[in-house]
Amino acid sequence: MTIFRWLGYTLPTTMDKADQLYKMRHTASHVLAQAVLELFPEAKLAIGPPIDDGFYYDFDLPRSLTPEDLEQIEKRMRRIVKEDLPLVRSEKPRDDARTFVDEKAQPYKVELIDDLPEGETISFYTQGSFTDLCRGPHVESTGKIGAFKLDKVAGAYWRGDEKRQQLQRIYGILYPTQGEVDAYYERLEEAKKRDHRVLGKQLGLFMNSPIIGPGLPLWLPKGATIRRVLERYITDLELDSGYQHVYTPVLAKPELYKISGHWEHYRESMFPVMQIDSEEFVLRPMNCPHHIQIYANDQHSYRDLPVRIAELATQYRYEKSGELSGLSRVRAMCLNDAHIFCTPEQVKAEIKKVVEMVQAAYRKLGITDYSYRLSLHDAKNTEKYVSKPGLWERAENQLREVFADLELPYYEAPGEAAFYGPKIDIQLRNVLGKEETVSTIQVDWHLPEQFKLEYIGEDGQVHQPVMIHRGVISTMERMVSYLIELYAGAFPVWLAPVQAIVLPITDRHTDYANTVATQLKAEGFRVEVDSASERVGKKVAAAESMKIPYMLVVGDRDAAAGNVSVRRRGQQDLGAMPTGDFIQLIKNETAQ
RNA sequence: GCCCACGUAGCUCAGUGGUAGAGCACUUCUUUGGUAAAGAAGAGGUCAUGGGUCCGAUUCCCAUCGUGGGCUCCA
Repeated sequence: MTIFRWLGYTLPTTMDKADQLYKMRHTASHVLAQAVLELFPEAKLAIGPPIDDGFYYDFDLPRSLTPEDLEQIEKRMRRIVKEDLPLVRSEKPRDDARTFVDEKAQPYKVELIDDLPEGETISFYTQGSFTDLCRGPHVESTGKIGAFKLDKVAGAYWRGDEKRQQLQRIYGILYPTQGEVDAYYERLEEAKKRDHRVLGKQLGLFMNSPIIGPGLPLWLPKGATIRRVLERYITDLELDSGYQHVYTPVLAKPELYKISGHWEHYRESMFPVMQIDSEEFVLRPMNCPHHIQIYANDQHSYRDLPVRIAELATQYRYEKSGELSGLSRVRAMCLNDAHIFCTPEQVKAEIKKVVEMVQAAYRKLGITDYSYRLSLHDAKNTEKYVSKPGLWERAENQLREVFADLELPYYEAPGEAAFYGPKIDIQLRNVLGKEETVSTIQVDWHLPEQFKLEYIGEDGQVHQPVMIHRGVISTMERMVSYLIELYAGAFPVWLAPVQAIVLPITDRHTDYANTVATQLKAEGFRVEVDSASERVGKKVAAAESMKIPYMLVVGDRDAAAGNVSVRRRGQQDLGAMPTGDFIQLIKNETAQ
């Protein structure tokens, strides 16, 4: 998996400890800690690992750091680098180690030592007057850490636990040479240009309004067009694959979620109860209970299974304000959702079909860079997960078998399951390198039991079906945000909000331009005419910046011959052709 | 939600303790020009909102709202 794949760069996400870059970054974090300690002698040190692109160190400090502090710290670091202090490793018995850090008034280090397993070697690294608890390895001296720049300060919880002390984390960027550090910032600038929030504004795809609320995006006509095209595509694919599409309301009584378990395990992600007369309602955070009601509306024979109920379903989740981001993390989202009700014997085959549907959809969408994650439960976390030990193992093993059968590479992620069952998550990285779950397939033995779902088996007895929850192209919000970045706004013709724009050369060609547009619209294409009294050069520039796939320049020559002069986005003039030929060309392109 | 930063015209951004500027976009006029931006004029801002300090605040302070980067969480 790479971060800046679209820009032609490859960066390691996991560095080898023996790696020189790992050592440089690790040593740099020690240099940072030394510098901070010199400027703030009362600083308490937490941890400071190397990461992609650089390093960080967490500190507990008496006051908030300012950007000016960062400059001072960086200056101090450069002095330490100049001094070229050798790093010396030493080992101490546990008691000595504990006393040592305790005397230095470093409570976080004491906690770290106390948590080290029995028998573990406890090592320290010393440079000049600074010594830090550390496993290593490091470069030989502080002069050998390469080129770096302190990047930013951020809050971070001690041990990643939001209930514990919040620390100040200083991030640094580090590469062997200054040129590579500069290149990092250039990549960041480039990535920003294809950030879906930037392009969403520039291309008029979506907006937010402060008086509507954060995390509640509005789809503008062009963005709505992309969404509609996707929705039609996936709906047709599902109808062809034996799914039945339904519509269900976004509200429900809390009772529904008390039965499902959302009330107990998912409530902090739900908007609070609204009360009217003597009744209570909540906005749904998921659609499964609604679809379950539809399944339960009829009696089912094993002959009917699997029943596949699908919906482009809007759901509402209360995400913490700081978690919201553009279109990729929102509070109102429309999920390409479906629930498959099947017999235990059918589960594996159904999951395979879903995986294949995901693969087909990704091929169509041009998504090639993704990985499979098997998201498992954490038996210790009873707050997050329903407690049904046998069912978890059964479902998790079924998913492992599917991976084995399909020979798909995957990795396991404990603690990432849904509260009711394990998931196959399909992970993508956005343009800034942030990993996101997009498609997901979940096996669920829990909800059928909670809602006492049944079917009549071949034996005439009542049996309980298994549920598969799945989102193939994810939420419209997240998928579109991803596609904007994947294509840098230059969508393939079938997805482009405007597929062609007709550019009359002078005002007297506007009528002919409208005729051409009408012909294309009659064939079902999305076409606009730029009838401004401007030069073609300017109209071409405008169309290019809106990333419209085809520009059709029309003047006297074209009008006389019934032609259009075709220009393809990002290319030069492709020459004139009869309008009918162009229609055939664009038809061929969108038919794939 | 927490930590830090930011919020100036429709957009991108300058700027200042003495009530504001550029480019693009917009409107009008001239131009009718064959593939990435013709010329001129004009209009457009309670400097996010609400308090406070000050003779005077867009500028300094506080709060609120929003945005961005982290943390936590997640489709």
